Amino acid sequence: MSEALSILNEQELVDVVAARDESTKKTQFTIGELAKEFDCTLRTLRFYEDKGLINPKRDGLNRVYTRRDRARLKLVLMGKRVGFSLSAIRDMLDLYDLRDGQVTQLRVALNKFNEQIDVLKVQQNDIQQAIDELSRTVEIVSGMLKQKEAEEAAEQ
Amino acid sequence: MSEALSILNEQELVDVVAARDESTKKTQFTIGELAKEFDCTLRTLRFYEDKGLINPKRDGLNRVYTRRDRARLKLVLMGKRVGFSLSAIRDMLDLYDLRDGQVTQLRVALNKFNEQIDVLKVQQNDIQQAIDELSRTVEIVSGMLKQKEAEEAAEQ
DNA sequence: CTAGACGTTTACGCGAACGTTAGCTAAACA
DNA sequence: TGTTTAGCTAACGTTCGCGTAAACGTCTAG
Repeated sequence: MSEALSILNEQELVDVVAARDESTKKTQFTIGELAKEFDCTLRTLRFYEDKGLINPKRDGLNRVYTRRDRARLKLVLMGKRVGFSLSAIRDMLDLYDLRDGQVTQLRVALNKFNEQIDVLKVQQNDIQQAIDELSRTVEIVSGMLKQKEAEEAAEQ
Repeated sequence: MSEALSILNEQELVDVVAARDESTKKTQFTIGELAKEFDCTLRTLRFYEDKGLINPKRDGLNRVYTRRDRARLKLVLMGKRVGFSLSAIRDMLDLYDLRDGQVTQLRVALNKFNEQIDVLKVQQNDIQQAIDELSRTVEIVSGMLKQKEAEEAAEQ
């Protein structure tokens, strides 16, 4: 019945953010490959694994990353760029893995995104106030400086 | 000779930023009074002392803060607001204490202020990019959501 | 045979800015 | 007499996102 639809439904959040990346046909990645591709260190990738953000399989001891791991990593990095903490990102990924109702997941994600936008706007405000306060101070100090320089010149 | 002038010169950076505060005629303050006035904890004031930002005298064991300490505290808090680290603030205060040529000090301070303004502007940019990226994602996810909701409605 | 590339684990360090007990005075009020 | 109130020192704990060894395994090229 809705088989075709459910296949279409397989467009997931990962694909959205990761922009359905077809830049490579590879299905397996080593830790070094991913580190190079996404410009992070091996330590970082291991750390993310330790924090439960990614779950590469093993070939013996060596980590083997699937396309899915790669997509998740992309999400993690995008999350970092927009100011989410790693634990917040993990929460979202975990939720995402529940796969109950996709719709619910999307709603939750949407809420978090909008909340984060608000957080960022508050930060922008704070920074703007800091800039304003600093600018005022610069004005005053500049004035003092000119006066002092004039005084010094007069003394000579 | 320039006695009168040097007295006028006693307008210091502390006074500039602290806006030559005459809100009280008191000359002595306890740690609790300052904590209440500036809305910080005792621990914070002791911590700042430990870091060399303030140097209250002692009456026995108890700390006694002068108007100068109070002004410095005000500088510290303003420095924090505008994004300076405590160590950067301490450097400026130390420099200020050197009292060699006031003019040099003012120039240095002015430079640091302007540099910090630049830093803040960069941060604003970063945040704006994060907001943009998030907003784009919100758009996409919203679209997905609408489509999914439509599909769900159609299945019923 | 050996050097180099690539990988592994365990685990301490850091930097910023305090929070948080814990245990002790000393004055002041009832 | 007891109990708030205000203060003290000393020192460990916290959060974040990794950096940085240390010490070791494994495979390939020359």
